[in-house]
Amino acid sequence: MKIATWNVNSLKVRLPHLLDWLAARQPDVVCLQETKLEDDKFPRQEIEAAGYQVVHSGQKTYNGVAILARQPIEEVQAGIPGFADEQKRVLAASVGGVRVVCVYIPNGQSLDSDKYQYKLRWLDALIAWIGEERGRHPGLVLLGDYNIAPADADVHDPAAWAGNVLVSEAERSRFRALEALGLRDAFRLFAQPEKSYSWWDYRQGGFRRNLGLRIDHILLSGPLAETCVGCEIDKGPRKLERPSDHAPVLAELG
DNA sequence: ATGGCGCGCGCAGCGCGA
Repeated sequence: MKIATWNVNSLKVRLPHLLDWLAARQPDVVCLQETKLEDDKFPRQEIEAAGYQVVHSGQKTYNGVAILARQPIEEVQAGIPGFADEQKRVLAASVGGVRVVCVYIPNGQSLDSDKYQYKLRWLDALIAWIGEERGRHPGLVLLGDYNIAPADADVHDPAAWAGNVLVSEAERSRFRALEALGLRDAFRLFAQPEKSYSWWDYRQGGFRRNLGLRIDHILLSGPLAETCVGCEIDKGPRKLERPSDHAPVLAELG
């Protein structure tokens, strides 16, 4: 099973890129973030014509998550149970015996923002829920836009980013709390190129100069990590005209 | 020091992302 995550930054704009990418890479499961669409605006026909079933939890302008799969999508859950949240950031479903949890973790804006406190509360609720979900589903994958660079190796200029959101100790300790549940960062199961990132700012030629962050992740439960044979960031779509600022991340499970 | 790009909304220019 090939499973992927991609923050598309508006599915309306990025649909041609997505369809080309599905045809080229043939993933079995794809999690999308920032679709920025109401459910009734989701391009269901185009995705189904590409050979995928789809579930979506979206809203206008902001957020929005989707799961695409070539196999049946079952036991769909939107949002974190018991955590009231107007923002459409979570979608979970079972595909081929694997529990897939698609997340768009809040950005946080800045350390002194209310949005940062929301991000930390949100992460605490996610950690508690995944702790339970992992017990129910031995084969679990938690993937999406985490808006956390777990280590300085995931940051192009750690000194410049110090004191910023995405790299703060409070965020990183919560990432480690997810790992402490037994989840493994699929990308770090393998040797990787230096300076591997999944997001680059649109401004200042960020991609051309590789001024990026690795903030999109695929975390695998123990049994799935044991079957994982590869994980990569696909920079191809980031090179196209009008790209998303994020690149897709792919993991291959055996 | 600030904003620099791209998106949605909506028709000007602002809020937001990371």
